[in-house]
Parts: sequence; C-alpha cells; structure tokens
Amino acid sequence: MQYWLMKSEPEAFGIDDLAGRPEQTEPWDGVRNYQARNMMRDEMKVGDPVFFYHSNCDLPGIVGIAEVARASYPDFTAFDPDDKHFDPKSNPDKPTWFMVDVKFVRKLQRTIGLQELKQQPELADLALVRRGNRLSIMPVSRQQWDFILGLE
DNA sequence: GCCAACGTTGGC
DNA sequence: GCCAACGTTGGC
Repeated sequence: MQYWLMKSEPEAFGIDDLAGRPEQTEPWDGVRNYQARNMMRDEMKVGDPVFFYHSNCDLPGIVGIAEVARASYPDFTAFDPDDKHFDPKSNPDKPTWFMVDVKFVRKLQRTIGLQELKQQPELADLALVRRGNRLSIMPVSRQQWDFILGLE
C-alpha cells in the first residue's frame, strides 16, 4: 500500500466540498502535469490513503484524509472544449491525461500547517517541504504518514 | 537539441 | 498582488 498527498485550492475544491459530494467521492480531474499523471496512472491503487492538502489559501496545510476509490481512467475533461482543462492535443483514442476517484474519509481535528510541517526534521525528505516543489500529487512514506498523524 | 520567452504554481 | 521556481513551448 502506498500513501499519498494531494493538493487542492479550497476556493476551487476543498475538503468540505469532497465531504458533500454524492458518496463523498469525486474524480480528481484537471491534472496536466506528467509527473503527477504518472503517479495517478501507474501507481495509485484503490484503498490507498491520501492526505488532503489545501494550497493557495490563508492557512496552507493538511486538512483531512481521503482514499483512492477508483484507479486510473482517462480524464474526460481533456476532450471537452468548454472545460477549463481542455487539451486540444489530447486524443480520446489514445488519452494523454488520467485521473483517479477520491473518497472522503475524515477531516483532521485541526489543520496541520505547512509551516509546522517544515519545522519537523522527520519530514525533511517530504516533497511538500522541499524548496520550489510544485507537484500537486506526491508519495508519502509510511513513516512520514504516521509521524504527521501523530501531530494531529 | 538548445534556450529564451512565457505561463503556472503557490507561499507570502 | 508580488515574485521565485519551475515546466512547457517554439524558434532556430
């Protein structure tokens, strides 16, 4: 089993939005970065636990837990000219972009802020706290996962 | 295949 | 709103 962290801007789609969806599940569409795509397409399996991270907001940090509810399938928004994430070069017969479905598990009792995460020597290798990192999906080790939950 | 220009991310 | 970091694009 692999653990993950996925970023989302709460103004666009936050943890409460996920909790309010039918079956508390939502396709993670719109990822247009190859590294992130590869992780969704090749490595994310049903049941994998996910930290839900709020970015670009007053208090950036981990706000909840989700899990992968459906493994990789083509991101249909890439084929919709009206969609914000339309990719004119993407071909439905040979899709470029993939997504997974993510299901709400629970909110954390408090937000574990980016600042706090950065202060932990145990998390020095976490991609999230490395300089200049812009990955929206990243792996989290079992040790990192347990440590972060211990901060809650 | 290089690299400058440009667009995006995301913390602050 | 600013801007550093980084990915992508496209001319050559």
